[in-house]
Amino acid sequence: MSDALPKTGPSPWKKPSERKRQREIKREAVLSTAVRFFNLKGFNATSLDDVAVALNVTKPTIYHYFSSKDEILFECVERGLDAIRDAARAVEERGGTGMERLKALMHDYAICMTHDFCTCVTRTADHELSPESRAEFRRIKREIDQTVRRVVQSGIDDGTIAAGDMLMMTFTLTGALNWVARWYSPDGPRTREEIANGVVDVLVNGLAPRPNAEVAA
Amino acid sequence: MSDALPKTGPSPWKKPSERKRQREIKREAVLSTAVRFFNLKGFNATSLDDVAVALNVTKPTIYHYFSSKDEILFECVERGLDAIRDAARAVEERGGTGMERLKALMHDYAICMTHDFCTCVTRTADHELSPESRAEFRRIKREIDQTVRRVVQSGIDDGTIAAGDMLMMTFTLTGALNWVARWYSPDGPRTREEIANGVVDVLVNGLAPRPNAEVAA
DNA sequence: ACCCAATCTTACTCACAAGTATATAAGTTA
DNA sequence: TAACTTATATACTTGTGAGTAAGATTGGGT
Repeated sequence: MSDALPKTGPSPWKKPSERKRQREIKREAVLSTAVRFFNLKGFNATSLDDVAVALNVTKPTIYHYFSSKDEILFECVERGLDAIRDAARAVEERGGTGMERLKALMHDYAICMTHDFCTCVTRTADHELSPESRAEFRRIKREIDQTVRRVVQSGIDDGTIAAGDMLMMTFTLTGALNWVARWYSPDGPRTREEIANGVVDVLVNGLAPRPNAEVAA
Repeated sequence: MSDALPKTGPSPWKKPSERKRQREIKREAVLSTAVRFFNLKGFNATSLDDVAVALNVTKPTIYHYFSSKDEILFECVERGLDAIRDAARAVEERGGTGMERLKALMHDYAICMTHDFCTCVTRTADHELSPESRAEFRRIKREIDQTVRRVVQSGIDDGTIAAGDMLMMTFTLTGALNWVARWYSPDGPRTREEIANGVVDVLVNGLAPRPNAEVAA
């Protein structure tokens, strides 16, 4: 503010912090390109040459940002799992009945599944990861699973969710949600929002007709 | 019956038909071994040497029974899809309300998903197949999908299934069922039958409590 | 006695993809 | 200006796995 020169335009010389940011941007570009290939062709069938060419660089450049192909895959699934975990955690904070919170959780989970990193999670089997990555992978998945269970339990406790076999409920529910990643297409006739609401509706109300009650909104 | 000699034991010389059968048995052994590797390690990560060693033979022996690795994969998913399609077709034949038939369909579908060839179907993305195989793969999947829709529609028509968005209903339903392949384990605490009934129950009744009606059995 | 077909082996080829060694250009710091 | 760092390229090594060529064995058919 005090004696700064008037700006005449951006300097071609970047600050160190800016250089660091450039590096981060490029790193992210590798991940978002790689994950699209992984989802399209599978991890094993994707070569880093594919990714490099798509980014207009050569393979050694990628190794300048990542130490191995495994590291790239792991960072992809990590981003996907983090998104789901964050959504699940956020729901636990908020108020409302158990059913309200479960609906919010399922909705946000479904939205996540329409994005590349989460799609990658559903397509990645743990044997594809290194032992250390695999442990972390399972840890986060377990954390998500437990959050879902706590929310379902809170709904059973306050009477807004039907009591039943916890394992069958959560696996059926997460199965239907995970599968969204398999059939959602941005070119399809439905928006993410419509899909999320649609899946939640089926899972909440089931396929049987409800004779009278229209059930809590 | 007329002047057959009394049997003294099986002859070491096999009839031509028996030799053909031996070949079929060996062919099936390759498939069932291969599919277990595919499910365990993924198609690309499985080498035919792995499969050969597990069968106590060498790789060229496998090529004596199959012309390529792709052919092996295709026959695996074909067996899986055929099982589901047959289950779906059988349900269309039988009587009962739409809901009764849909429940039977979901039940049998879930049972299928606990077997290796169907597990392979859910783990196989169509880009892994050759163009011709892929066309067949999609054709059978479409046929199954249409059978499911017809059954759901018949239930909506006779009032035993709640009207709703057909696409959301069928995708949510098949998603939950397909995911069974991902978490079922023969070593787990639940039998196939328990799992099939459990998933059907959640999908039919949903997670919301049903104030009064206990719904058609 | 000889041949033929099926089955299976040993020993290979070939292509591809992960990862590396090394060079170079540009900017940064002393 | 010399030395260092960052970002990139070219050209390589290496391992692996699909698929093949050629031969051995076996047993049934003529």
